[in-house]
Amino acid sequence: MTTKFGKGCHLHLIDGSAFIFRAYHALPPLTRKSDGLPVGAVSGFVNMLQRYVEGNTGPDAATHVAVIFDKGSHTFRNDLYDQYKANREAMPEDLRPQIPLTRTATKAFNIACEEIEGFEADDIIATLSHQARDAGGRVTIVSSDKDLMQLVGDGVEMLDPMKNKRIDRDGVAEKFGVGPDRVVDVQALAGDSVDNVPGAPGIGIKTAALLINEYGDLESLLDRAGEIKQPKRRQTLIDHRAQIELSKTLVQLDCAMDLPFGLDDLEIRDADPDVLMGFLAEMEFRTVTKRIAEKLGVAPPVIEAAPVAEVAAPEAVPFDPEKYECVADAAALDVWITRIRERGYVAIDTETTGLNEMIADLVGISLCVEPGQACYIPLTHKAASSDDLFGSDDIAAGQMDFETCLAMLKPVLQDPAILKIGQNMKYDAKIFARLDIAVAPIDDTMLMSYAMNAGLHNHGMDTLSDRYLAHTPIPIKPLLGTGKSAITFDRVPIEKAVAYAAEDADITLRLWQQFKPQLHVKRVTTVYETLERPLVPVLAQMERHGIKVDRDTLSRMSNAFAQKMAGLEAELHEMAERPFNVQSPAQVGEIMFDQMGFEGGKKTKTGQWSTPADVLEDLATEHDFPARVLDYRQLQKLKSTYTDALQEHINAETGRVHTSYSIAGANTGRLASTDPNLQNIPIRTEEGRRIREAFVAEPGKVIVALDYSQIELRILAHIAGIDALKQAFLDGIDIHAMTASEMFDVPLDEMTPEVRRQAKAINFGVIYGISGFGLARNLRIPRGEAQGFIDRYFERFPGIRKYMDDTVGFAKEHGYVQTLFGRKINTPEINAKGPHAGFAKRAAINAPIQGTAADVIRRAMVRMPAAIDTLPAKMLLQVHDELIFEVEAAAVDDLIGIARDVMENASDPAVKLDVKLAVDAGQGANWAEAH
DNA sequence: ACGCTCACG
DNA sequence: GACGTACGTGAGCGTA
Repeated sequence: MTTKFGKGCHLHLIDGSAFIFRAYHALPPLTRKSDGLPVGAVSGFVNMLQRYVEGNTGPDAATHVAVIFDKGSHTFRNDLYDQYKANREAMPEDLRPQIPLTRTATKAFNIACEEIEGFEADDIIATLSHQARDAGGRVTIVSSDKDLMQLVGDGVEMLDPMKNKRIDRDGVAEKFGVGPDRVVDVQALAGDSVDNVPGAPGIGIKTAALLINEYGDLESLLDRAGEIKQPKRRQTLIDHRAQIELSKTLVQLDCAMDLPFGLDDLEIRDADPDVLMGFLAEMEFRTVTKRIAEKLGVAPPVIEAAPVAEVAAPEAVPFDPEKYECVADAAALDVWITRIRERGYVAIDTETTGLNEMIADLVGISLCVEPGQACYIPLTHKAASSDDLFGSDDIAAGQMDFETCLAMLKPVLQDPAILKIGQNMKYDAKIFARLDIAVAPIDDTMLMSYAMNAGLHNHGMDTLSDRYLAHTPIPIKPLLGTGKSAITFDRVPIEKAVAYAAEDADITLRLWQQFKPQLHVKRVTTVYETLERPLVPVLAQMERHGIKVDRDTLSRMSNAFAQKMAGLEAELHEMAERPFNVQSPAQVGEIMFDQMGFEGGKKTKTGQWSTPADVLEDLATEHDFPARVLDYRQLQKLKSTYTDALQEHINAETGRVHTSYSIAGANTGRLASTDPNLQNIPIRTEEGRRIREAFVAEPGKVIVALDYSQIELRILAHIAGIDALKQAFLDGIDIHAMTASEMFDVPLDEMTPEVRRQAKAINFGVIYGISGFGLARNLRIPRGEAQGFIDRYFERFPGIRKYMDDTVGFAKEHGYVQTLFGRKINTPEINAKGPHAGFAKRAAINAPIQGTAADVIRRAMVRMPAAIDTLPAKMLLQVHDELIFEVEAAAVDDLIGIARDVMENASDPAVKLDVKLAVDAGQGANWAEAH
């Protein structure tokens, strides 16, 4: 039956991984009806195989064929160079389970399916094509991967399955400028950003081909590099010789592997209809099964209209607090752990003594594996006491031992094969981290909702349960009380706690079941998996670390402010000729506009006089009173919000301040910082800026701050495609001065600060969705003049107007806008009538810019811990476009180098920005010096 | 609880 | 033609 492979034979080698990824990205995220298994990529893969089989006729038909796959992520190339393919984004989670199914599919078609641990598919393909060529046969490599082009020639060709185009020697020469035998030389020089092959900096394929053609081959070129005329190019090749040689070994395919099979094993075989139909039926593919059955001339198998799983639809199981179990001993917990291990996932929630996860203690844990079936494990509830209003300090009966419980749960919480599902998992993960338990892997329903529904509503459990489960959760208020008489959760009677706490886990699981498949439908899986979820452990770590704040510095400042304020207050009372509360805008307005008779006062919608800073500033040019009020207000702000309140936030144990970041707070993707907010520490005035002196490094360490320079304007230049802006960033020109020069026809070297200031205001205005009124108010110029500026700006940069119009149009059509990384920000008000409309439009214009910048720094933050792993450095804070680190003095330069690199390249490889990102760095003993 | 004001990017 | 208007946040205070 088998014929010896040789002359007249034609071997087809199919690049299986390329098929899989193309199938995955080409198809919507289908799931198998009966159990929700993701099968979109498998379906696409099967279709491609079938189309291949159907098309395998005529003069180029194969006699032998194999589909070759990659196996394992670590290959001999990683041993040579640990950064090899390090840029690769992680495999999407819904693709992973489909990988083995593509092997099964290949075998079901009765096509040889080959993979070898530690080797890339490319190496196997190289080895097989050499063997086939040496035996005198023809080879067609079905792939469009340029890394395989080195194999072309002597009867070996490639076939791009998308374009159905054959690539021979000429095709390779067209692509690389050299013949197939010199392709690796060109690749070694040009490098490859996709595979992270370094190559020679500044040399691309064009230059590389030029050099190789001139010197013959890479070795001669490197030996004779000194002869190159261009000084920069010459130096690059001399300096990077080792790196270039390494690159060559990385791109050179191994064509002499020992293979545990031979060419003869790859002879084409007909599929066994039973096996193939069986597989297709199991996958529940209806259309393709029917088509293949027709081709094979067999009856298609009956695919049952799926019985909708044992997992009931969310609304099918009513919420019933009676059903929740109280777990009070190891035996009962063991039953739950077994159920969790069977499932592979668990919804979890912790109850604690407070909301501050740096201080709060664990009180109990709830678990849920199936809607309606949840338990609560009380651990440290206090016993009730009849004679004492506040209860006793004795531990209540009917609880399992704290340590025993944690010892049992720890392996589950840390098991990489068990998914832990939570609502706002950062909170629970921090509680567990303090107990030395690293919870992973996780899913977070709050973040899922945020990825899908940002802009529509908030993402708290109450909101989500109401909206998506039509169920109002048991409120916590009646359990804890309010105000002074409020109690902590450990004082809640256990039976009440069970009903409340277990329900939270139940709700979380039901939300997860609903949200998980929706992520695909809404096309935000990647956003969730790369921008939301991975931030949880990163932020948890930063928050737990905190930043050292020097109490004495704050305290001294506070006293100084208090003295000055007392003086100002006396002065103001004298001017008003009566005592009044300077902190009351209503009273200040009364004195100025009623008593003193100042002109130009406006009232707020509540009817009281409005006294914001800009109004007072205008009045201050004529009068002392508003000037003193402004002085007083500034001091009051600094004292109450910063020097006083910050001291309250210094953790007694750590001596540091631990903010909490909300990941799903801001609609645009920005983080928000609370308790305390460390994203609004003063800097704009000298007096306020000194508060940053209180944020200090430990002895021997240094505070380092790195911030993106003009990131939003750079992103605007990219998104709106403004060449003049791009060029200015490329040339490193002062961007506001450039704008001013363009608009007002002033040469750069004659620029005055005043003109530049106006242009700067316009640049920012554009980002915010400019209006003549807003700009006029900001610049304190007549509205007509402001409108003139704007008109002129749009004349000079017509792309900006187009971006604004297009963005609003997109929002009106789709109800959302998007960042470059796919984050969606819903814009439900965009079609509203009336004054709302203006707000919604400007928000829609701003969101993609602000949001893209937020995505960029999120990506940098996700990569940062691994990047600075080897340094004695910690990332402490994020302030929208800035990251703050604490690092041992000796490692400052290393940290700046690495962190800057991560930040500047954060958009790679997902988005290629036309404008480079630039990062400024500062360092010092405290935050004021570092900035 | 809400409005006003003001700190930041 | 009039309406209001820069985008995104959080915190502290006064006032109801």
